[in-house]
Amino acid sequence: MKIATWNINGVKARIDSALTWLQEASPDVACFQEIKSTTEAFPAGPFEELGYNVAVHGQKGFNGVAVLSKRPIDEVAVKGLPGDDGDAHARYIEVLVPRKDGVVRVGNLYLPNGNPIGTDKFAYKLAWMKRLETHVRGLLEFEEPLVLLGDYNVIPEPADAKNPAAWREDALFQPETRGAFRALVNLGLTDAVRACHPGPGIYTFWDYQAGAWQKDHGIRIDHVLLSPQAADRLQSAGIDKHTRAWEKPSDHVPVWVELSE
DNA sequence: ATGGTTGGTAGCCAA
Repeated sequence: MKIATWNINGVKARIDSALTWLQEASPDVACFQEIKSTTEAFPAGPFEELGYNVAVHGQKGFNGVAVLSKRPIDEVAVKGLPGDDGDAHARYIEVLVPRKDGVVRVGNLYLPNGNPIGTDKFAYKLAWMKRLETHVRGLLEFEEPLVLLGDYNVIPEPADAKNPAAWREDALFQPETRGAFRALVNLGLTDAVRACHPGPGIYTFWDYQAGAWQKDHGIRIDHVLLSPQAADRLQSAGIDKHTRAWEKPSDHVPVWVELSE
């Protein structure tokens, strides 16, 4: 089964692109971030017409995540990252989807950007990553296929940026950020795109500004992490780079994995 | 070092 993630940067602005991509890529499960829509205002109808079931955790104006699944969504297990009742940001939704002889758990996340460094935004990012680690630690005890994917807003290694020096002062590339990501992976998760494409030069984001796309000044910040039971089923992973050249593109492109049943 | 662009919203904020 094919499971994908895409930060679409506004569902209203990207509805046509999202529908076009769903038709050509045909993922079984598609996870969107930055829908920038309330749950009520999310345009589920056009996606349902393509055969998708829809689960949304939205918010007015910013953030917001949604899961689309061709298979029935057995359960929406979590809306909002656990660990801080005072955090109202809509950045996490977790669902259970059926597969042969069991389920796959899909955690769709939009990790805080954290810029600028040295502010409460950066502290929020690091605290959010700690909460994520705690939550995932619990999920791994289920010993089931878990796909934890989305916009991590983390550049894991220098090879994940065309020009690493340009990100030196950026929250996405701070030692603390990279360390928190490593701690998460070191719980026993597999970075699917890294596993399938070990070389440099694979990017998932190109800024709208300063001709980043034209110069291929990209970074790899959207990731698909797999539990051991999911990694055992990993067949392939990839990035739909061509969507960045579309008219009115998102600044991110879709990332996907193919898992055997 | 700086400035550059987009989306959502309604005056700038977030990215």
